[in-house]
Order: sequence, then C-alpha cells, then structure tokens
Amino acid sequence: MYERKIPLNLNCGLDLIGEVLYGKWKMRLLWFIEQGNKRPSELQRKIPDASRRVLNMQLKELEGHELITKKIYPVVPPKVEYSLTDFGKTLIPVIGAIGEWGDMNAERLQKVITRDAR
Amino acid sequence: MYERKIPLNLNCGLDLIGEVLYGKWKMRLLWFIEQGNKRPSELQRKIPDASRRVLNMQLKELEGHELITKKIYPVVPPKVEYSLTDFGKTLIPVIGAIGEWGDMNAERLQKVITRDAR
DNA sequence: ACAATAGGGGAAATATTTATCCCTATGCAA
DNA sequence: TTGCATAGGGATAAATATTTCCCCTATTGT
Repeated sequence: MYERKIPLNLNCGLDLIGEVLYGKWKMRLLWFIEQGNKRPSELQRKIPDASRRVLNMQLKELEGHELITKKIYPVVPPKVEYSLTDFGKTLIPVIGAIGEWGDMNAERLQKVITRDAR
Repeated sequence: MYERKIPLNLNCGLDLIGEVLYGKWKMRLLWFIEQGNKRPSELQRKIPDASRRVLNMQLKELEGHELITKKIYPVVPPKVEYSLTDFGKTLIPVIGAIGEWGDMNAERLQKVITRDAR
C-alpha cells in the first residue's frame, strides 16, 4: 500500500479517530451509507467531486477499520453493497454532530473560508 | 500562502467544518487552548510531536477563521496568548464528542489501525 | 463484433500538507 | 560571553493524499 515514514500518533482519542476518519470523503461515505446508499455507483453519484478511485480506496480503508462491511453478489454485472457495522453505527451520531455544527454555522463559515481565498 | 488548484467544496456542513478543522493538529490546539494553555510554548509542549512551524501556521489559520484570537503583549521576551472566540467555544462540545468516541473505543481502534500497519 | 453496465485497480502525475533548517530579536542567568 | 527562553517566519525538502489515465472482468443486448 504505502510505507509510512512518520510514525503514527496514537496517544489520545483524537489521534485514534483521526486515523479512521481522515480522508477527504470518509465521513460523507459513512453518512451516505447510513442513509441507505449502499452501492458504489450510488455513492459516486452522491459525491461527484470525488474521483472514483479515491472512493474505492477510502471504502476499502473503512472496511479494514471495521466500520463498514462489503457484500459482493456473484452476479453479472457485478453488484456490491456496503453496510455499516455495529461499530460504524456508533460513529453516526458523532458525524451527525459535526455536520450539524457546520450546517448551523454555514453562513459564517462560508464567509471566513472564502475571505482569505486560500 | 498557497494557491489552491482544486476548488474547495463548500456544499454541506461537513465540507465547511472540514475546511476549518482539517489540519493534523487543529482540534488539539482548540482543545488545549480551551483548557487554559494559552501561550504558544505551552501548546508546543502539549503537542511535542508537531513541529513548531506547523503549529504556528495552524494557529494562524484558526485565527483567520475566527475560532481563536491572538493577543500580543509588547514585552520582551515576547508574550502571546491565544483565546477561543465565542464562535470557537461552540466547537468545543463537538470536539469533545469526537475525542470521547475515540477514547471509548481506544482499544479496538488501536487494533484495527495497527493491524494493517499502513 | 461491439457497446454498455458495474466494479475494480496499477502507475504516474499533481496537489497539499508537514517537517527541517536556518535566521531575526531581546533580556536574563550562569 | 555563551546559552537559553520567548515568538515568529522564509525557503526548501519530504511525506502524504488525491486525481488522472488507462486497463481488466464478464455478460447481455444490438
């Protein structure tokens, strides 16, 4: 995959959750899966700004971290469905809280983010 | 600073909060500032794994996003104190929830993260 | 024969983020 | 007088993340 040069920090809860939740699209993936968008193509439509490749990679990582499971139906054309694990489900309220704060403060955030153009 | 090539996504709450909270150390910075560690050197001691440079940069971004304020005392040697803004304070419960989930699931997270060595 | 569908992945190029190194300045203590 | 603490920043290198491009699977329909 990729050999890390800088050791992971796994000291506190924030470090740990960061390891499984960093990745530009991971929270959205979990969120949309929870909402019933189980198939890869659905997820890709929900998140059109992400490249297909990266969604696959992040899905695989989420699976490796036991937050989702992948079910492959042996049919043609292929059919795949992702679901949250029980573990993954416990993360939904947290993601909900995060998104809610963002929504509640959307205007102000828009302003401060676009101000310094970055 | 840095000229972005890929446009920002600012569609939903998750995008927005991501813009202000991504950055390896930002959540910890906010957290520690809230705990009363106001001076840069204190923060650096609290987060020894981060390079000094990056902490400064991320602090500056947090300031630009109106989550913290910076007070410079005109003394020598220099003294600087950061504080959360009212806006920043509203983020603390969210960060708390995130860290708490990480702490609660620390063992399991340790396991799944280190398993695939990355 | 060929396109369309649905899912996936290797390799290389880009983008972005962090780290490293070196330099500024002042006052105090050993 | 050297060293340390305090705060900060430029330049550059390295690490990591994401995107782009192209290819592969197998079947069904035209």
